[in-house]
Amino acid sequence: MWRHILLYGVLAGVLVAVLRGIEYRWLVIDHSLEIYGGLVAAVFASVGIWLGLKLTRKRIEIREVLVPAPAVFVRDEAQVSALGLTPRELEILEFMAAGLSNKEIAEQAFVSENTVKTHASRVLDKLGAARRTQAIQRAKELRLIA
Amino acid sequence: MWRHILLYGVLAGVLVAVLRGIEYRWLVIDHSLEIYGGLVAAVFASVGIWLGLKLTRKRIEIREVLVPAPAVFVRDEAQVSALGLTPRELEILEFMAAGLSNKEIAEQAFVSENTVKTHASRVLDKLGAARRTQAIQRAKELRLIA
DNA sequence: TCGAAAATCACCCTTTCTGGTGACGCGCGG
DNA sequence: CCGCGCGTCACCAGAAAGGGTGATTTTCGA
Repeated sequence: MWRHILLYGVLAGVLVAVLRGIEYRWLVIDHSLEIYGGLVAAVFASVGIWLGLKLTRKRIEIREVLVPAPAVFVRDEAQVSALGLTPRELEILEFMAAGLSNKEIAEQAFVSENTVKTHASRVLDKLGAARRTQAIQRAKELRLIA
Repeated sequence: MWRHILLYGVLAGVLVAVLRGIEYRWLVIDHSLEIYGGLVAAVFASVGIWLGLKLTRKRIEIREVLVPAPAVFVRDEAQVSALGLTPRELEILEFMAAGLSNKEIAEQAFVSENTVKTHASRVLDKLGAARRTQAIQRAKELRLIA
């Protein structure tokens, strides 16, 4: 805003100078008053229009419309670190949410079923869940999994 | 647009008339040229600004932003009838998805745990799931539950 | 390179879940 | 009135899941 005011001031000064020049020419060369007034009017009208445009250029109205978007899933890393969940545990959590049994997860993750159990137990513990269904529900609430 | 041009023309005419009046006054009362020019400048600058604002007033940019809307859940009744799921079974399915154990569901639904087991078994059977986690995953895919 | 965190695996015991079978009552339409 | 779908309940055996403890290896940053 101040930049605009300053700019306007400078412009006013310049135009006064121009005015003087025009006045001088008017005095020397015998031009009519109408031409002088017309010139001034034209110049200031242009400046005014330009200023008006300048002032309103940034006033675009951003209307945010709620559209059912696919909503790309973004994991809440803050929650992940807050709960102290390791990458492997998150992986096992996703497998659990996919409806796989410990044995199936073991096959998919290339580890033993006992290892999966260990990870699963830690996940349940960290999520404060007593059952894997509850863990899944919580994980989705906390945006840990899709 | 044509209205603006017309308006501008009319205004120009009016202002020329005003100009004439000012000129007359200038001739009668001995005012300086600077005041005359300043007045004209001020008037036309104002008009210009007003015009600029007028021209850009309608130029609001409507930017539709895709925002993840809450997306109200609507159960796929077609799927429900296709799978032959009864209201009670859907109810138990929702409890399962909430992470409750059979015992807890029994308390919530005011029935015995055995009854919950029966319902749960039928739900698993109808959804072609081997585990309740899988049933929940399928149910969400098929839009049976939120 | 040293140590902590992470990942891996095993064993035992309890709880929960699943599958199968059978049974009873209730309401509704043929 | 009888059958059928639905909801209810029970029992049992086996599978899966969960809790606890302990241990080894890997990884990675100070």
